[in-house]
Amino acid sequence: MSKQFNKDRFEDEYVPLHSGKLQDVIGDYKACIEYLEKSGVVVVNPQYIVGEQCKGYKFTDEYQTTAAPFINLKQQFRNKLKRHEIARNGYTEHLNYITKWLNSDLQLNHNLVDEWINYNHDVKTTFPDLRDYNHIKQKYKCPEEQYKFSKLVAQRFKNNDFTHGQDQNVYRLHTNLTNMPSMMRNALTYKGQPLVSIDISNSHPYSAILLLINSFRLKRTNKPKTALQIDFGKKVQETIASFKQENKPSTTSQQNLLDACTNNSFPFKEADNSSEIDINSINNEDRLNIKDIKVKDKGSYIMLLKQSVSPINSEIERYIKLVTTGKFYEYLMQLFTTELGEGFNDRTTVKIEVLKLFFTANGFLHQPDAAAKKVFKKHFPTVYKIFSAIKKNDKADLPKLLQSIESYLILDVIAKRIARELPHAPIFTIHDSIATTIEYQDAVKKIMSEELESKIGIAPHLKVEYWQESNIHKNMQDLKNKISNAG
DNA sequence: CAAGCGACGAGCGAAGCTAA
DNA sequence: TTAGCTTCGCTCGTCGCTTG
Repeated sequence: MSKQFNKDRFEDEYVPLHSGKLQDVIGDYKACIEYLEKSGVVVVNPQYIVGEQCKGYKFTDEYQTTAAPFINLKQQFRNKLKRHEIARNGYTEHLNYITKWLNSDLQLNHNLVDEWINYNHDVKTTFPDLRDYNHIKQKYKCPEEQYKFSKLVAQRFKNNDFTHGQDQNVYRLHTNLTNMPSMMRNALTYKGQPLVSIDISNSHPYSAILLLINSFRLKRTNKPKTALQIDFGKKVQETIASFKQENKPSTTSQQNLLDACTNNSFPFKEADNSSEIDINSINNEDRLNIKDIKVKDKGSYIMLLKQSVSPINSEIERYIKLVTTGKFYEYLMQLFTTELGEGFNDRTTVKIEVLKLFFTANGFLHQPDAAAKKVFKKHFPTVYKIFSAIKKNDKADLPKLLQSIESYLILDVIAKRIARELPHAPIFTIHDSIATTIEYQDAVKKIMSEELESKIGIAPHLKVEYWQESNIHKNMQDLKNKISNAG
């Protein structure tokens, strides 16, 4: 039964269709299926298990041909299909300059992808030790499920079934590319051209720089013409307000709050290595104002930190340097290894620890699992203090803030400028990265670097990744080597 | 006037996956 | 840890209709 999706049987396999979903689209679907079956168009596999498996369908040999488009649809049915499409795609009209590139020119090498999917499935079912691991659930991933998921993603490309929606919480744009297994992206081409993606190295720690120097520089400039209400500035303000209220619970009017938010930034208080930094320091009047930072001058940023406040800034300066040179993980790996031992001498472990650092509640600090977080706190006390202040009321505030910043910069600032200046450059955003064709690689990279420097204050480290089929072959070869090594 | 029924949509929880 | 996505099976309430 685990071989339900075995590749040998795939050719003549029944396609499972959930009756409830069919019913959503066609009311009396049962009559339709019966008709199709009687006319010899489809064959139904009537076997289904309540609560587990739905009925399967396939075309008869005679009708197993290429699809022809429908033309004579009733208007009502057409409207209904349209409603379904809108429900799937959400409000993305205002992001048309990105979503328009999701079209039939974006092609997937299906032969190669199928080979990769099948090979992975076979290897990982035969050799359980080679399965992928889910660190959060602390268990191995199920090859059967991964197979199904990958097949689905590929099938949607085959059908040119492109969907896109912007989530209303952190404003990320979800497309066929964002939830595609990253290895499969190597088989993508646009009009036959290979693609290249430009990623912001450690993007969460990078966008957090904004919070370390000033939370309020970002403002939405485009008017909310569409039904989508994006108020990025408000998001930031609400979060800041949530921990400001503690100090001034009495009469903080909305306007005062707004003024405070637009004028103030986080303070740089002198670090006290023995005691906690007081939460009141957030409201310290002696603070650095973003207006004082001359972002035009590339060299001035670090300088300014040194000038304006005390030795403590060396800590924030160190953080910023590490993040913007792409050395953050390497540094932490070394730090954790020195303080905690060899268990942290591994990049993925460090990555997970960084995720914990950013996203866990403040209470998560004294148990053994939080050892690395504690080390970070010791070496970056001010950075830690600011993060924990934001997480004080709700630990989700920091990730929300950072992801909102990310989305805003990528979608509204960078992609928009690319669309304006390079109207023929195909672009595909994947949360913290932008993919384009080789032709536009340098120009896109330049725009990303410039815009990020202008908005955050310092340019990030940008990582260039070529999507090429050889990566998939290499991945399969690596698996082969692992098998032969294991014996 | 209720009761019943099919259609249908919303919403839930569970599983899987992705990104960070 | 966070934020999403899909799929499936399920419950529940509403609507419009028919039936008793």
